[in-house]
Amino acid sequence: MAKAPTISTPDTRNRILEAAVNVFASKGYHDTRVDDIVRDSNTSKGSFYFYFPSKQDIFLALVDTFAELLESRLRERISVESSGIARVDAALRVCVETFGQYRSLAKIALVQATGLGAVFEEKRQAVNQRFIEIVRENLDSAVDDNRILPLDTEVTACAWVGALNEIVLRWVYTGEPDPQRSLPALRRLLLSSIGIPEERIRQVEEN
Amino acid sequence: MAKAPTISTPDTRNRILEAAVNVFASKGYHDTRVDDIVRDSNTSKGSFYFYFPSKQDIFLALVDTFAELLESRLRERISVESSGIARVDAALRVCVETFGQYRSLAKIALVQATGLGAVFEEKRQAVNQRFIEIVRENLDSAVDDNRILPLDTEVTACAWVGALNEIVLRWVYTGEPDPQRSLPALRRLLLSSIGIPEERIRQVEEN
DNA sequence: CCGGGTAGACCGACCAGTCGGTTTACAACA
DNA sequence: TGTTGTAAACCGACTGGTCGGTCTACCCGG
Repeated sequence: MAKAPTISTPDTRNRILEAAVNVFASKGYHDTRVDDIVRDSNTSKGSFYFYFPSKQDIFLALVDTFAELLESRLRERISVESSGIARVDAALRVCVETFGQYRSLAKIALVQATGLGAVFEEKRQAVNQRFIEIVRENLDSAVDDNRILPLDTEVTACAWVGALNEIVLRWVYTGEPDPQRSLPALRRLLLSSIGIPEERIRQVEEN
Repeated sequence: MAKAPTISTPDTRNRILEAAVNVFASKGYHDTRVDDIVRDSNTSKGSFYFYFPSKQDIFLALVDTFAELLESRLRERISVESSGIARVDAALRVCVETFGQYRSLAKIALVQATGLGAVFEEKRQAVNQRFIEIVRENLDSAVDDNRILPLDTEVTACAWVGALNEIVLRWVYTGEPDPQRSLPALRRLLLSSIGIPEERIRQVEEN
């Protein structure tokens, strides 16, 4: 978690959060006992329930934290780029950077938040949708400005997010291949997929 | 489940399997009680444990069943196509067809099998890897034969599977957009992404 | 001495899996 | 055809361990 935005809370709260991230990431939601988090954080069940209403609540909060962080970083960095191609590049870099920085949180948000039943599914679906939306907005505006040929932006956005997801997922599990390493290939793939011509891609590749 | 391939097994066993598919698909693994399956199948706990060693076991068996079915159909249909482009098209069609035919099983394999902790993760990862492998084999051979320009086939295969995954996932949840409908867009996207020129794609689109 | 914070013993709902028993299917024999 | 033996199939009440969450007691700074 590095630096939670909440300030001036007693240290205990942060210790609990940090422990929760680690345990959830390594064992998954259901195999994590509240007592595990308590033990790892050197606190007590009393403290846990003083700061957080429930196990489910702290879990969802972590997912939210990560999604918000990633989304705000994305929007921020995308907005300063003028060309669509540069935006794709910037977005990929933000993702790689953020996932790398918060690998455990990423695992929670991408993996552990799946397949947990109704309440969680809804959240997960919503989060994913937000990112698909970001991609779609940008694709739509590119189409509108005739910067790319018309295409099904909904399907494309979905596919892009899915592709990135899978790459990050494999890395989260196996540690290989490093997203940093796959970034060029992925960038080329995504740009090609919407018909960006070879020579423009080369331009980007030479930064 | 439509028609399970197993013949001559007592009816009870199939009723349990069918109920398990439905309940797991709608409630997820952890929120499914063995008693739910028993009730839906009009059998008894005794019968359940007569046919299946455990709840976990029947779940993993379902995932396996689906993965094997899809894989065999894929290999079969791919092998009869000679051109790489036709293979991509055939593979996508098989996926759409199979996912459509076994929507509940698909949901179990793609969604419910995620985020359930170590045992399940391993399985899920392995299954996914098998499909990435299929894609990669085909991409590799295309590169070897100079049918496409050299590229990072590992990343590409991952991205393709991820993209398809996401599209199917959305459909499984929301029912929209129908994969049948997204198929053309996805086909175009995937082919473009590895540099297949516009006119060749058009050819495929006219069947 | 008040109240925010911490501690950890305890409670009780929940549910996978068990177990002793019943029913059914059918073969073997008279 | 009736009887009996037996094994597979089936049934569902019950149990035992497991946690999420609660509760009471305590500690300590202001």
